[in-house]
Amino acid sequence: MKRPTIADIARQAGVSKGAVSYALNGQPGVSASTRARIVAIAEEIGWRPNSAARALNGARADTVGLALSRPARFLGVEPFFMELISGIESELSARSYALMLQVVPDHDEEMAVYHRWWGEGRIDGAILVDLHFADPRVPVMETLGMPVVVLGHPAEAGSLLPVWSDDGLAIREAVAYLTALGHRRVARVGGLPRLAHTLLRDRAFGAVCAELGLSDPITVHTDYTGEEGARATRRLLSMSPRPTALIYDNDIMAVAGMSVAQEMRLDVPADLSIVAWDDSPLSQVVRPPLTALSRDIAAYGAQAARRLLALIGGEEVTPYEDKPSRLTPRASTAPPPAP
Amino acid sequence: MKRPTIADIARQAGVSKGAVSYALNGQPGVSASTRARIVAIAEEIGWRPNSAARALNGARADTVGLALSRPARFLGVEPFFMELISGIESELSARSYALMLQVVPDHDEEMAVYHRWWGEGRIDGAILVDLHFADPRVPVMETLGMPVVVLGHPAEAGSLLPVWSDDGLAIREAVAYLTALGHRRVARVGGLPRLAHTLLRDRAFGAVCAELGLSDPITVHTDYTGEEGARATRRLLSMSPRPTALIYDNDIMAVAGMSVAQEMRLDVPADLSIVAWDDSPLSQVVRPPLTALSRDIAAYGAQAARRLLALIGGEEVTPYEDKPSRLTPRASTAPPPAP
DNA sequence: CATCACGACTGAACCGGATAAGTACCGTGA
DNA sequence: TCACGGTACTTATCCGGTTCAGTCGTGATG
Repeated sequence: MKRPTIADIARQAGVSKGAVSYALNGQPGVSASTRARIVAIAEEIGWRPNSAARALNGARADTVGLALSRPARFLGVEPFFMELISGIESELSARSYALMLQVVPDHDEEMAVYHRWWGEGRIDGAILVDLHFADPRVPVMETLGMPVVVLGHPAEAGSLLPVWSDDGLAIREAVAYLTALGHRRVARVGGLPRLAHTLLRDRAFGAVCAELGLSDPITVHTDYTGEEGARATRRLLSMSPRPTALIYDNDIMAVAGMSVAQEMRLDVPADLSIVAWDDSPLSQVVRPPLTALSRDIAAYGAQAARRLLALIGGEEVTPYEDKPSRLTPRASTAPPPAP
Repeated sequence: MKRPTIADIARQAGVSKGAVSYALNGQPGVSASTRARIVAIAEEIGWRPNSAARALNGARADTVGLALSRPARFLGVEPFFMELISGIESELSARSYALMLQVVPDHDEEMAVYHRWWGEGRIDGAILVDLHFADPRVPVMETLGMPVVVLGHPAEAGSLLPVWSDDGLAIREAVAYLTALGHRRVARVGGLPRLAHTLLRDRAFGAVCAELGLSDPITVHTDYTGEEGARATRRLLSMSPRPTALIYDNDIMAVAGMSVAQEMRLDVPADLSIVAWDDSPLSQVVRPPLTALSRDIAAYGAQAARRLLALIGGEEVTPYEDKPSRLTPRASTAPPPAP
């Protein structure tokens, strides 16, 4: 019950292994009739090229790697990742590329996994996510010499190819909008503070609040889960004077936060305005629907995948700046209550 | 800048390729001192075994395949999949197995992908999801001779290893609970009708309604998205007399449905009770929190992965029946309005 | 008619490891 | 002192493809 090999085909067709290889790969060097005969035999006995043997000759693995340093259970919790992966997949599957996925506990393990996959010839490239400031993974990946796309700011990407969007503009838009509505006390529920984009958002938030003359802007950091979003909201709403508007770094926390507000007998949007970053179906489905900073995460992932494939193909590739999230006003924002 | 091979190590150490191979694999046949020297050199020049070369000698790929016949963008929409994948991942990553993921348009393509991966020696086994009745994929997988775990009812799994749970019991519990509250008109918003588990739920729903003497039970089928869930809800709530309770096949639709009810000026739970299947953080976060049929999807995925790994390891493996979803009553269910 | 070009194919090396079979060397016991 | 057994290797072969350098026969050309 062994798998058929080109040697089997060669024997049946009465030609050499080399001829079979040429025939099956569309290379010149075999007559049309012989080629047809070989192809027919291959078809009949159900032959498939052994990728290991191919890879041994330096072929592509037709696979892209994604190792995530997050607890495995967070995968299902964070809509961002799922959307990102589905966007990456949509691009990869169109080109018959597969995605190698592994969840690892930390950065060291992540590097070890990439090192192994690359060293073993299992992947042709990788996508680096959750970029930190002075991320130690960047120099490691650089020395590997593997094609890598980084989701994050170019300043932190080293010589790797960055794919990013300017979160500063988005947060500026959100704060300006809230200010125009009359809000003076705006607070932010941010994500993991060690991630570069969290800090970039923090800074931009601080800057725009200062510009617009808002009272000291507060940012609370969380791990993106609903639970921490709820806890952060409770803390912020217990302050005095309490903020009249909250901006959340993802929609899960925004929904959880709104729930807390309602539990505290605050009306959204009459007593409290809420803005969510990332606009999933969830944001539109809750009552009231959430004003959101929308972006097409799947398209973002698809762009990253497309650039990685180009990089793997040896093309010249330029950094890609996605358009910033745009504000989609819905019913969760309104002028603040009269003082 | 070539990758180092055992030949390089052999040259540096002044021994043969064979000796290096023995040394690095912990095989007897080399002295402790030579082994130490070889290992040190391997370490120093950053050698990694080329998996292609290893695979050529019949080694494991340490990878499990998952091809999904769904539009790629649905991945991010359906929390079930993300949770399932995160559960599978948690088990795989503990054993340093990777997951090969590819989204494909249809079953033919799915089979082609598995055929290729298996034929090419890229995966050691696979997990089959979204089982249909008389699923054509089952016989195909059987002839492949690859270790496969099927998420679905044993009756439909053929000789493949089933991992399943009894949805009938769960729906029975939900309907009994609603009946005890006083509901007589209960409708169901189900998933894709071609999936085996949808039909099993349909049947169980019909059976239990008949037993409890409820008026003709209606089931509407959808594609699991919030949009279709909303549309189905609109249709059901426009009927006369209108149902007093709705059971949804996932939480996304339940939330969307509740939103529709509120839009139609119906109070949940005073005018309409809502039960969701699958209990994500989402269910707890909306107002009112949803009564749900909870199950631990991640644990389910982990079980499937564990059995698959055992199967790959050549162990005797028995089918696994997960415990049924249990009803978690929350504020979205109450006695029906007085007639 | 000798030469040449070309198409069609063969044979063998090669990729990077695993492994069976063979060999050199050492110490040991009879 | 010599056969014996074991250790510590080496050599050669294999896995399943790809690819390069030839070989052979045919028809065209000068």
